[in-house]
Amino acid sequence: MAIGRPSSSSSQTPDPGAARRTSRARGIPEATVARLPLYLRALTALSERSVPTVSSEELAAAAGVNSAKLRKDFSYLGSYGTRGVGYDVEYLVYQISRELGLTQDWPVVIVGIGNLGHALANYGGFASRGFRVAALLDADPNVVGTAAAGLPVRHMDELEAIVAAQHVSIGVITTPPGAAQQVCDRLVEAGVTSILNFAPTVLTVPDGVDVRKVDLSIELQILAFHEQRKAGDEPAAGDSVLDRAPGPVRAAAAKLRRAAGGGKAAEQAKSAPTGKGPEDDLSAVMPA
Amino acid sequence: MAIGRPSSSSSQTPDPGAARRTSRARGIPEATVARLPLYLRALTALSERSVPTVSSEELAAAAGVNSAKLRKDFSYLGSYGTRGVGYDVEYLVYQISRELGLTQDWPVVIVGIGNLGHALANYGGFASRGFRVAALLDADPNVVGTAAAGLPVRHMDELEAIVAAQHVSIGVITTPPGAAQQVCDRLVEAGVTSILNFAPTVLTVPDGVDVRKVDLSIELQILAFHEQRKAGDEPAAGDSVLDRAPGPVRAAAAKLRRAAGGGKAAEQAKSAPTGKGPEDDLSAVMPA
DNA sequence: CCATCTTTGTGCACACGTTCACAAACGCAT
DNA sequence: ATGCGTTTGTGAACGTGTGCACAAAGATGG
Repeated sequence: MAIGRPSSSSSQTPDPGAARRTSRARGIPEATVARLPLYLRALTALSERSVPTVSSEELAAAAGVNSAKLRKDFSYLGSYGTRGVGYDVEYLVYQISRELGLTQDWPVVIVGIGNLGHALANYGGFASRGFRVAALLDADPNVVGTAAAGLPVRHMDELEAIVAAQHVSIGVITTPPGAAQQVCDRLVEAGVTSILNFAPTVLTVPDGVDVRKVDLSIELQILAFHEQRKAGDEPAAGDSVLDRAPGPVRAAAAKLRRAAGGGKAAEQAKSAPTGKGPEDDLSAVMPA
Repeated sequence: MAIGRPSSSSSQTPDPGAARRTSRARGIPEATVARLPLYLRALTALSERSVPTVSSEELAAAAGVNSAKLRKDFSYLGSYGTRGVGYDVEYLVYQISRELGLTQDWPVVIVGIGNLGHALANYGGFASRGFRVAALLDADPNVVGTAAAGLPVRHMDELEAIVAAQHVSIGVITTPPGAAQQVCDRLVEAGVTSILNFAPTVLTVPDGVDVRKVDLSIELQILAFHEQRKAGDEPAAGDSVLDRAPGPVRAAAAKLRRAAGGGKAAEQAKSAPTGKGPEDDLSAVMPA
């Protein structure tokens, strides 16, 4: 089985209109942009094995997509294939890299050096694609001064200077959720215009700033949903015949629920997981 | 500015048909499922502040979506609101939790205890939503026996026994990409039917197994794309007037490229990033 | 009981994304 | 040159997702 939508955990502000205006300016659909990195990865693997050309069918298989989709995606970039032959691997690697902006150097700051920050600092995938960790930052004095991935952790107060000096335009937030918005504001103020947010919080940013979100727990919840379906479970026994009934019956039920302060169903929900506050999600991970 | 599609980094097999068959079985669109965790997070926050009811407008703002979309999403679950009033927070928390399958306990194994594995093991967001780390596993003898997040790291060989004993149906892969498929096969063999993959690899799984993918570097690449656009850069100078030209001109250009083994463009691409192999992405992160 | 105000639930139109299917383009052998 | 097999590039059909805008439903006050 394969779960649906090729997409799901990122881009916190779902405004396709805005996206369209931005990226379709020269015509590349957002969905295509999201797949380009996949193709690029598959292509680089082929390139290392010195494969000279590849057909849309083969490449699609390697990238885990359908070949028609791949061809259409490439058609937005231009006509880079040769009919009867396929695509020149090296050439395509270059074209996609260029389109994604990976032929230039992108300095990146990572804010919040807990376990996740560490993992990202060490993440080879960054360095190998034009991204360079300009600095690791944290607010916790106990963390500042330690080293991660060969780089010293510096104090948040240096942020503005670092961003200015190295022309950093991309920031990664791996702080606890409570600190995220504050850090975000400061990044934006300092001049960062693209933010990758790992904290489970909705960030508010001014126009002109892009935010993408990666939420570790959302993915797991989506899996749980499908897993539940597989088990054949109707979502649960529940008290819910009323809920699907139309008309006055439902109204009465709603009234009852409110009167009872949520009813027994709600209490059941409250006691179900650990009693811990769910918005503290990352606090265990990030010291600062 | 807000980047488009609310979605983008997960679900490695983009087969909406299959997804539809699975989740629309009782009518909930995949896009809606992906947003339910967002609503749930916002609602739990309200619940902690003891807010009794919330309007679609308020909740939508808190979750970072449009209110019409939110109402439509909820309408797939049933009619849980009260006109003129809004939604009962506690009741909605329960309904969404139930729909997502979070009212039951989901034991999870994490395979590959490097930095990322550590981060996930410590991730409060798991435990607080019905997920329980059943075991941490690694193949590296140096890692086995150490502790992470209060749990001992056990050897891969115990996998089958653990999965069977604790009825684990969800596995998380945080190994280097080279080991991912092998680990995946073993998880599936042991009985795991949902996999969350952090390794930058396309996993092949039999029917009936769900895979979702979280790719840290893809998100960054998408940001770079938009950042490049903001800079007003046409993707690069390039050699590319030919590429958009139709007809025989293009054909000739393609021929030339192939003859030259990729041409100067390709070499430029090859030397652009660090010379490191891109599929080793996670090797620095994960010891095993 | 009626009038008024608020907010939900949803029909509808449109935009976006995916897939099919096929003609045009190319390499290659004869 | 010509014909054959292969593979691209894309027009068109379809399905999904989004957002508007409004009627229906309930709350509230007189």
